[in-house]
This record gives sequence, structure tokens and C-alpha cells, in this order.
Amino acid sequence: MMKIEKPSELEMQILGTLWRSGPLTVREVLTLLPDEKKRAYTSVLSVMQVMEKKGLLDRSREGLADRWRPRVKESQILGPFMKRLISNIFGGEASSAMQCLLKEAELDREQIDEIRKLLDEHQNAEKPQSAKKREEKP
Amino acid sequence: MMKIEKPSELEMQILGTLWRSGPLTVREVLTLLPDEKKRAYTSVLSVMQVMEKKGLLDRSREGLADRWRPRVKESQILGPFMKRLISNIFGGEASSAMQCLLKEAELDREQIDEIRKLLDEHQNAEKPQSAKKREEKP
DNA sequence: CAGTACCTACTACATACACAGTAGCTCTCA
DNA sequence: TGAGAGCTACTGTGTATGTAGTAGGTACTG
Repeated sequence: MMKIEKPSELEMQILGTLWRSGPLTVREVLTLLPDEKKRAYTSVLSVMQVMEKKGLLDRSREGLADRWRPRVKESQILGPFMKRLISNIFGGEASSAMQCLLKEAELDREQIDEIRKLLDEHQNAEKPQSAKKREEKP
Repeated sequence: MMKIEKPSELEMQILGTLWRSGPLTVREVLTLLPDEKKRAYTSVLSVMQVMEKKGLLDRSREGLADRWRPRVKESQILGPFMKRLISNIFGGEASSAMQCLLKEAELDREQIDEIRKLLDEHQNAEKPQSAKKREEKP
């Protein structure tokens, strides 16, 4: 299993888009990219071709165009990404990161409640015994 | 006030370090950088010199070496940074970002409680009325 | 005073990134 | 059947980024 290269900013956007919105064509990705920057079709295509070489994406012909899909799971990428974020920017203080994220979040009540729920689960999942009996299926 | 350029990854690390640990010399920064990568002294110096030109850092002589400090506030940088993160990677779903961060956080009970408190404050602070001028286009 | 230890300024450079153009293929439809 | 639309492969390019070397200054140290 090859080591996964750290995706660049734009690559992250593309991955995010594909994780969220299923397999897509280049053109679809182009229109769905979150930052509203104007880009040429071939710009996105090129990047995605590179990503394919890096093993980040996959594609198969479907009709007139190729349909692309991620070859990596969110957790594979976002895990290390978040770890880096916490460590590099917040010096390892995850709660600082949380705080900061919260400040920018613009969450409504509903979402806040959801976070609360997540916190509960998280707390419960956190070694209910002092022994770590966590199951992990690869 | 000039537009602030988006700091690079390493620049972010340096900023983080300086925000956390007061004014520092280059050498101190070098040893404190969160990613444990081995770097030459001049590598860090160079980057910091560039950051000075960008208006991100400031320095003043103190003893034998210059002592550097951030010229930008955390919120100035981290705000836009987090916004970009939420938008670009999580497609605007802040709670997804939260969730993901939470997963990697390795928080203890204390910290979780702290987050809860933050959530409360956040919820209360959240426009008790729509007093804040909010724009909505139907 | 010579030596050395540490600092800064300046310069250099490989690489990665984002972006886009060109050429060529394929399918459709008028 | 040929013109056009849309796709892909390939190539090129400006710039940022991370890295580090060299030269030269300053200061302490024996």
C-alpha cells in the first residue's frame, strides 16, 4: 500500500466535492467547486489527472465523459489533515481548534444540538472502562 | 491597511508558535516548531524575513538577536482560514467540520466540558433577536 | 588580539501548484 | 457528410514555497 501524498488545497476541494456528491464528471466538479473562482475546464481536468497519478482519484468511462470518484476514504485524508491542523497551527491544543472553529461556524440551534449529541457520543465512546476495548475492523 | 496575504503552511506554523509563545528569536522558533522536521537555521530565518515583508511579522533588536512577534491578530488570520476550511473542504457544512475535528481531537472529559460551555455561550451570543444586521435575499 | 560562535542579509534553486492552451478524438445532427 | 460540440491527453508556464548556502557583521573568550 502506497503512502498517500498530502493533497493540495485545490485537490482537497475536489476530493471534498466528490465525497459529498458522488461520482462526477470533470465538468460537474468544475461547477460544484466551493470557491467561486472562475477556472478553465482544462485547469480542473489537469489537476484531476495529477490526482489520478497520485492515487487519489479513479475514473471509468460512462457515456460521453469519464466519471470520477475518490479512491481514498474521507477518514484517510481528513484524519491526518485534522491532526496536522491541530498540531501545526494550534500547537496540539485540540480544544483551541474547536473554539476557533466554533467562532466561525455560524451554526443554528439545530446544528448546535447536533454537536452536543456528538460530544455525548464521543464522551461515551471514550474508553467506558479504563481499558481500551475498541474494535477496529480494517 | 494592506490586504493580508494568505499565509502558507509553514508560515501558519510560525505564526501559531509566536501567538502561543510570545516574542521569540529565530532560534527559539526553530526549536518550537510543531512539526518535528529538521531544518537549517537559515531556512526558518528566510521564511520569517519573507513574512516580515508580507506584513505578518515584526521584530526588534533585543540583545544579540532580533526578537520577532506577530503583526497580525489570531482572529485576522484564523477567521478567514477557518472559513476557507469549512467552505472548501466541507462544502459549507460547519458541523461536518466539527464532527471531523472531534474525531481526531482526543479530548479528555475536562476539555469536552469546556467545549460544552463554549457551545452554551455561543448559543446565547447568537442574535438574541435579529438585532444584528443580517442580510437575507429571498 | 586571534579565534570562534552566533547572528543577519542576500542569493540561489528545486519542486509543487494552479492554470490554461493546443491538438486530436468521438459523437451527434442538420 | 461535414460541421460543431464536448471530451481527453499532453505540454507549457508563472509563481509560491521550502530549503539552504555564502558572506559579512558583532561580540565574547582565552
